[in-house]
Amino acid sequence: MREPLPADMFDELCPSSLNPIRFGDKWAGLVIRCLEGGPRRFSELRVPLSRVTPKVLTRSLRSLERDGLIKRTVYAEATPHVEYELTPTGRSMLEPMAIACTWAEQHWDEMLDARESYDNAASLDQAG
Amino acid sequence: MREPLPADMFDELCPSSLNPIRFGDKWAGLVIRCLEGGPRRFSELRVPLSRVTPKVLTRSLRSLERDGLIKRTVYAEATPHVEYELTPTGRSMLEPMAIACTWAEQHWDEMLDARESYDNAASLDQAG
DNA sequence: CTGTATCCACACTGATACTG
DNA sequence: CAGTATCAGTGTGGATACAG
Repeated sequence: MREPLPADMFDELCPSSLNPIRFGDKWAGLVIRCLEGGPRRFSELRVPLSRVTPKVLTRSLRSLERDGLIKRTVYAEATPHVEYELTPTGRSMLEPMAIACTWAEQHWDEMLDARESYDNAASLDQAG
Repeated sequence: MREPLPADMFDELCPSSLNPIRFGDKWAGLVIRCLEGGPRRFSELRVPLSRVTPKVLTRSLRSLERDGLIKRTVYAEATPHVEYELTPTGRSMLEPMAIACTWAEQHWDEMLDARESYDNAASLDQAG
């Protein structure tokens, strides 16, 4: 046990952008979950993502589109609108993400407690 | 199908820092995987994480310690050293992370392809 | 050995206002 | 309706040097 860690352990596997537990930008996870139930229009996404400004939401959507995780379709009709939907690749991400969500929900409380303890200890260090 | 998305869908579940697929900072995932095999010293971690400056690695380690995912132990001996190891909470994260890693490995190529297509299309738009 | 200090660059986010 | 433009704040990461 405790063999040395190879220096190139993650060189190929993990370019800096491929930390798999740190996928996408701040809102990517929520965007994907919002599209879980089927195609959504931009204005529909803005409801659950009301804290996200349109500029930021647009960028997040474009980034996911760029990576082939969602498909953007423009309907140039009398009342023009745009629909976003998960691609098969994007849909394949739902399961690992749900697992990560479950983990986060189960451990969120203890992480908050740990933070509080850590911060309190730091305060005491400063004081004393 | 296609019911409206509730506006408060993620208010409680996902404060901005609790996007579960975007855990920790840039290097958190790799740090955790480096600790999978047991306790490691700071200098040992620096080998596989050679691209990370000590300042950034320290910050990442402190952040994980703050959240109770790793434990930091100082040995104040003749040759002082520090060991980091996963807590039970930290270890519980290995499985969801491994699943996310598997997904990323399986879909990394197609995501790169999608990016290339997307960028090429954008270039053509500019040109023509 | 295990970090800190300093300076810098830039990406990300956000608020507000505006447009085809 | 579906975005863009602009400006600004902040954090996050990186290079380099230094310290207990």
